[in-house]
Amino acid sequence: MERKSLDQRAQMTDLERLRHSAAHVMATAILRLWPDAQFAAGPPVDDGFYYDVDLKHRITPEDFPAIEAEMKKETKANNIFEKIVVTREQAIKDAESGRLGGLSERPGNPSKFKLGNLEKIPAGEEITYFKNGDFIDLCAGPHVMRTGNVGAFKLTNVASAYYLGDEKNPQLQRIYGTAFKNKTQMDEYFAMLEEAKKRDHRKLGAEMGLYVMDTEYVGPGLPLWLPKGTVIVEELEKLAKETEFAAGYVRVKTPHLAKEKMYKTSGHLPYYAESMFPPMELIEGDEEKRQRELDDEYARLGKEHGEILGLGQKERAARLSEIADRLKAIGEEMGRLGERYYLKAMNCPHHHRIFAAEPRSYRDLPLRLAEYGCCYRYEQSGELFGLMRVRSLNMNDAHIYCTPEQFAAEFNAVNEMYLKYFKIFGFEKYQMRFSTSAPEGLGKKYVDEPALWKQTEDMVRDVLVSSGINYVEVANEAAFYGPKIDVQVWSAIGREFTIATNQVDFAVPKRFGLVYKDRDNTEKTPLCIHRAPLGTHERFIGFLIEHYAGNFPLWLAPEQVRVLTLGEEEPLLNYAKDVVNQLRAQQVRAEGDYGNDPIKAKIANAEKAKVHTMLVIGGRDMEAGNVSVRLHGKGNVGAKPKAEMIADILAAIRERRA
RNA sequence: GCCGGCAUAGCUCAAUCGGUAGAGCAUCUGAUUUGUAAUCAGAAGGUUGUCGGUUCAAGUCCGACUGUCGGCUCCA
Repeated sequence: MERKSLDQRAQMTDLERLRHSAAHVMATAILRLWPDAQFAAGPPVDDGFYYDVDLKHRITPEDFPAIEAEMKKETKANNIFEKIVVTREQAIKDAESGRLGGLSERPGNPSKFKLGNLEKIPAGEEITYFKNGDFIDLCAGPHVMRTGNVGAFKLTNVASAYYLGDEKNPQLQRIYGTAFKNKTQMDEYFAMLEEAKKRDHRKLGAEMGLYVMDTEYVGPGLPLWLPKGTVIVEELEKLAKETEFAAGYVRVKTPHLAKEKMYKTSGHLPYYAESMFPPMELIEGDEEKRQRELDDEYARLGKEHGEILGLGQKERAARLSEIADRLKAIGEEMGRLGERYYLKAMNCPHHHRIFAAEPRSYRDLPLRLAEYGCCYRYEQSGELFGLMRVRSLNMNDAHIYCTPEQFAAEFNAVNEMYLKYFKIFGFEKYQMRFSTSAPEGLGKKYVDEPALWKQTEDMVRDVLVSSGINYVEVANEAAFYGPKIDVQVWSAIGREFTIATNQVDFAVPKRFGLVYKDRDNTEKTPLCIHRAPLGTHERFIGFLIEHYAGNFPLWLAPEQVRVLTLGEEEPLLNYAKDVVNQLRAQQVRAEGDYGNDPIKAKIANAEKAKVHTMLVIGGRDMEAGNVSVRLHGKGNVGAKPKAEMIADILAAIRERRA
């Protein structure tokens, strides 16, 4: 984790100070129970705080009451958070004696993480301790005045975390808690959390019968869309197809797999092989062994090639062409041995090949190829998360090939498409994040094209500024092939996700040798915009479930209308069935509940299923040519002539009313 | 992938110290004929995630695996 700057610290809110102080109080408590505990970092986070601790005893939630009791003693004591300025020499001495992050000196148990933290404090910056009671911690603050200011707290969770967030470092125990000024606020927070849990798409998705994960027969992270979920999938596709058609896109369809050569050309192999499903091999016997040898050599040379390019070593150009020749020869030999097919992890290479399928003129650009393409990514098992992070994903994908002159207008049009969608769905809490490169990453993390980076980043920034979109700029987060804009949203339980993305690519079309013939009769490489405003069905619908808490607007609702009858007389049933048939004839998803349950039970069932519109039909409705309308969550809204109600429903669906 | 928790009927959950696996909802059958959130009765539903171990005896204790949950790492 990055160290907070002094500026950032000065800007900490009162609640953050309080929670940071709560972390010190917790450390104090843990030390009273386990004096040899070593602490690393203990910052405030969005909904509380944590402290990373290295301790032989494995802390479990069963230990929480004891820790909380000690914390209570510390807040009752109402000790002052005393700031102490020390010299670096003194701090190192105290860390070595085990005094830092301790209640006393601990011979033979130096404050190893605090020593590490000390090293990260730049020379010249003031080194400070904060002391409450016997507990002294290396800390830049700020804190509340006294431990008693931490009015209400609760430990919530224990997890593990790598020291400094690096996989290679030892794992520490991360104890999470939350703290508030008083108990009332804390109670409100936990009540809100309970509400949020009810919105969790995994819970609602199962209850509403939208999707299942058949981990036994299909596999983890491979959702099966049930009929009701498929309705939402198809409504979203309809929206995308209409919107994209109007915006001048053309649709394509591509297979779910491709030969190895595709991903060697795109640059995804061998470097990203581990996030792809292993290949299907159409190779036999001895040839397989030879294939492995060639693989190894290919990987080795590929790496060397990348290094030479990255370092910009012009003097090694001869070696480069040697490598290129050898790579070509390997490719040819592999072709003779047999083939390997990979499931696609992205659609761009297939689209690039469609671009390459015909000679292109500047007159053909911009060419906007759209596809709801199904991709497969072998996400790490620990990363799978309901619909939000899966291994098979249907992307609202499109690639726009354009000239540099066309770029600004195209990029802007894509952004406007985002905003149009977000308005339809009523998204309010989202963040547009503009990710740029960093000079030190050129040739390593990013393709080594400083001029193109500057050019495209300026173009994107200009579009953002001139269109007045609210965004934040993050350096050193770009894709390896160009700058991008991600749209971040937060799930019901507060996890952050990229819901949509808009990326510039000035590198991969070149690798595929894509060109168009320009006005001046020269061949030029097009710019490519990758965009997915509706992200993937999986993540987008996962998010929509939580956004609407399962109460979808009429146009998206899996079951739009349910007709509930009062009584079983033949004429009444005919009248009710006629309403359902008229609606279905107009493509409205209407069902009938003609059974003999009491109306209260039928209503309870329909409400529980979150049916958008319920039409109650009894004898008096039939006689008047009416239907009695009840809206999910809103209750009875009264009787209406049948024809009028049907017209209303059709209009609301057509307009995709919220 | 790493650390830890969890896994009982379709769902939500019980089952005392290791001693014959139960309930509500949903499902099915029958009765009930109803005006805005649940009519009554009966039936059916299980190799307690899988495999192995300890024991006279395992849902319960131990181990491995799989899945899942919470984090970490990762996310072109």
